[in-house]
Amino acid sequence: MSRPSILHLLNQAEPNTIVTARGWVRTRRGNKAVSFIALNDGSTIHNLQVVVDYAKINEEDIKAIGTGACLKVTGLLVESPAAGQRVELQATEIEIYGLADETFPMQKKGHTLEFLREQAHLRFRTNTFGAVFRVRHALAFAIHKYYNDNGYIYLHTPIITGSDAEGAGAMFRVTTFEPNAAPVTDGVVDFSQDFFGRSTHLTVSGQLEGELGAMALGKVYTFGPTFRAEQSNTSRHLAEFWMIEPEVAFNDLEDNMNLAEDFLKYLVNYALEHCKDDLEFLNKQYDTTLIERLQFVLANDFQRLTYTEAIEILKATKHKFEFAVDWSTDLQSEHERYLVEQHFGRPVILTDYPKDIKAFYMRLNDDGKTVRAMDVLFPGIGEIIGGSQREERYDQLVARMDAMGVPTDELWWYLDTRKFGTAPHAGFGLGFERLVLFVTGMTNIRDVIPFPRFPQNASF
RNA sequence: GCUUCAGUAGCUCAGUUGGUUAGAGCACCUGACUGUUAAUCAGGGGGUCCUAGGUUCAAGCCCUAGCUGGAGCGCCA
Repeated sequence: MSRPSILHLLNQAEPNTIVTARGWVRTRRGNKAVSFIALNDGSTIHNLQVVVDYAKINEEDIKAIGTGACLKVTGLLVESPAAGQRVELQATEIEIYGLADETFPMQKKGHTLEFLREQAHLRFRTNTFGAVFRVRHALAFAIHKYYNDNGYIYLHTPIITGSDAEGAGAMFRVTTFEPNAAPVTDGVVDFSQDFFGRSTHLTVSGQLEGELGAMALGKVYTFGPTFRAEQSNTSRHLAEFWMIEPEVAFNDLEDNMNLAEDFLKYLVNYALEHCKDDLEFLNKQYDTTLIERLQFVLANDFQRLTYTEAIEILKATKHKFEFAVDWSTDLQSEHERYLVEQHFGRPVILTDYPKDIKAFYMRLNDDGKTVRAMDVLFPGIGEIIGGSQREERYDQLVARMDAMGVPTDELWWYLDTRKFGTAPHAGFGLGFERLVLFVTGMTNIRDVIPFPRFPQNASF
């Protein structure tokens, strides 16, 4: 049975027809003769105005309806005589699915995002979170559409991983042992008796497995949950987040940058085209420069430069930094922000970092000092993408692993791709929530994922 | 983990130099209004001033510790 959404009723349905709408009450107001109910079903940021004439419906029957109640309303859809909406629904029958009393936490006015975070189970019912999660959905869909339309294969890499040396941060252990009853051999927990017969963890990246796929399927991407057990307590980090990782055979760093820029612009454009109402709401409510900023990103090339060139710019500026600028150390947030927000005033792609501050799998440049790494830096977000051309040469890769203490025996399967038909290839990781942050203009990453996981918190 | 700011009604906040019975708006209840747009207007009920300890004749306000939350930093996506 087809059930018209409020989005459909507001924008497309023919006036002067009998329709039924279902949704949750945002407000009810009125006088002795008539009540106006703003009804929302999540299909759009806009509400359907239901008009209740007490000549047709007994006032006593709807007296208990307040913000938060869920209703089924049948009536005549008419052109609205008042400003504010194209059509409205003149109710002839109201069925109450569920009332909400005055303890319902989502009120008509003034909630802080911090309060709503503590009410994550109900915050979907606010305009803000409705908008944010519709945009999040649209972006997730657009990611699959982009790669599908460009001939990529969606590869499902494992969430539980046997390797604990992926080089991307602290990991959560996966075990079926009870904390105080793990079998111990020679004073050490014996994971050979555990579920998988070995030590296992939640993945911190699908990249290494993605490379295996790319070395046969050509163009692949992953899009899935990722876990980091870092004590990161910031508005840009989560312990559980979603990451998109394309990996492409025969791509070099230049191709990788082109892909990253084209991909990000496609996603921003998709949101502007498909989430207009929600973005306009966020633009009005939180950040009046949001839409302008999104359009600016579409209209301008990302600034590309090497790490070494960036260091020179930072050393030459009169701008005072808290931390010293020094070749061979990673840039501080304040340095990245200066480059993106002040010096260039646009997204920046930094490349060719010193090898010692980057991961083992990045391809060594001919200078022997830098690697083919790239970071895409966005205003207000910082690093939104991290990627590289991968080291495809077996001997160089093993040498880097040895130098950095990465166990070659454990990653034998990874090294096999370099032994058998190796090829140049490149890829990157895009933090999905950081993308959603940028597109929605939200400022805390905990507000763009339905149920955020972060240190000391796994509520809901 | 480090630095810093905050915690007062269900929610958003005010509360002066430490001084009588802690205030407002929204929400809720009652009433007014025949078309409202987070409606408006009048009235009413509603408080563990985060917790514990301390200073003082007197603490929402000052001090100490803890708890919770925000922002910034590091790690990164």
